[in-house]
Amino acid sequence: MIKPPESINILQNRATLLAGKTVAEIASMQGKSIPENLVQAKGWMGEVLESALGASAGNKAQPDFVNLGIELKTLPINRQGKPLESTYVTTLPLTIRRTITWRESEVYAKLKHVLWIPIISERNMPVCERVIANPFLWQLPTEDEAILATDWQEIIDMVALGQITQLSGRFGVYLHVRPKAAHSRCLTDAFDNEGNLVQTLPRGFYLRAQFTQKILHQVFQ
DNA sequence: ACTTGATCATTC
DNA sequence: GAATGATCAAGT
Repeated sequence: MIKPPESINILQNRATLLAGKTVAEIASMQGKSIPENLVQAKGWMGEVLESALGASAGNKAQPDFVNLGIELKTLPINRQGKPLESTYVTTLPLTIRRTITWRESEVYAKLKHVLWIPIISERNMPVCERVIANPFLWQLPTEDEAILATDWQEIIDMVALGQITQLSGRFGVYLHVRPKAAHSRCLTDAFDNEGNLVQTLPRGFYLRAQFTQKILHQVFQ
């Protein structure tokens, strides 16, 4: 296991070295075996890249490179450079007891500074043949932050008002909420609109593919 | 084709 | 169950 990067430059250099490598090469460097497909290994790509770059947060609710405040995100793209999936950000808090501001939120902490690792990974492409594109460090632009903050506020307001039954993936321009659980029978605590404790499906914040596509366009033109 | 909802592995 | 890592698959 590689040491956590001590500076942004070291992280940047490590990431740049991965560009153009196949998933087979990266996995081999980490001594990991490659699954046939990702059906039963959905987080595998992220785990391989974490170990290749020395991410250290483990399963803590913190950015992957804790000392640098940088979050690592793999991004599956097709050959045309289009994101194939939304990007998971973090869990939606459902038992808020005090007012939180956008800048205090976990969403902001994770999206403020991100190392994006696009991976050419079409569905019919064997995992081992998938290729790392150009990783890039990205800081949340002010214009994007304004939209994310609005989306986040709308969602958080619904939670605070106990409107979880109305919450769905249809809200939010760039940031939205979807189930985040092992299965649809999973339950967690929340409040209804009268403040009573109820049980509901756990949700998470996700970035819409439309947004990550815009990021790619801005970075690579 | 794209979006929304459902699901899988692992660790603690 | 809840956090990490996401992608699968049904619905529109």
